[in-house]
Amino acid sequence: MNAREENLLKSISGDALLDLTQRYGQSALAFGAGRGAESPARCYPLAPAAAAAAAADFLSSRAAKAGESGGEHTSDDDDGFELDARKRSPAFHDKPKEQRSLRLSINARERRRMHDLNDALDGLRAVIPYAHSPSVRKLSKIATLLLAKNYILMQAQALEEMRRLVAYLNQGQAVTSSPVAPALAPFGQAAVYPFTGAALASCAEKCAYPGSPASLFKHCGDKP
DNA sequence: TAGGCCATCTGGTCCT
DNA sequence: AGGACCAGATGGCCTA
Repeated sequence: MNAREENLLKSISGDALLDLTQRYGQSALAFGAGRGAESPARCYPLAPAAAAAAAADFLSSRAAKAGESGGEHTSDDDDGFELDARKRSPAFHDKPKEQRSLRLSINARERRRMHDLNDALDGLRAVIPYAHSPSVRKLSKIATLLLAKNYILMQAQALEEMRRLVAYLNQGQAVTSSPVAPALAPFGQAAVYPFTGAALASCAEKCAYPGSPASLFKHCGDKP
């Protein structure tokens, strides 16, 4: 585990940290980071309705914001306000006024796009388990994404294990209600109830695909 | 002071 | 054509 991961772990709240470390050991955070942009949904189909609701939330808030600012135009590009003129290219002032105003408009649009992205990341930070307190530094963007990914994978596995448990209990009920049923093996025996702690890893193996951005791997010890 | 993180600018590409 | 998306460059701020 590198220093960055240690810092990240420090910022994670007790229960979540316990869960991460107990379930997946020291490489819990690295686990998700060590793979590329695989699609967990293929292995862990989560509630599509919830995902759709979240997306709808985002789109409606975005539409509302567009409405507030009068749609496309904001004060930034209306008057050519320069947020960071230090970063203007030297050629900027050589261009005709029409091109300059077009450039400013594009800049403003890009700025809004990035703000939307940051808003979405804030929303993500708000729902993943780590210490939300003024004394704790906000999760970085990459840490937010990696932690969120691991959190989703853990939730999916918990759901799967819950399903197995329910199936097991239902099976037990059916068997014990029969007068000629053989005695059930004790709960937890692999032959009867194969809890699959390694299932997550194997799923990630199946889901992973080559060509992952190298930037993701610098945050974990599980380099390709 | 170096390194990490971030916001912004910019030009290119893709899509509608 | 215009907008969305992307990646590289740049400069500022903060922390170890």
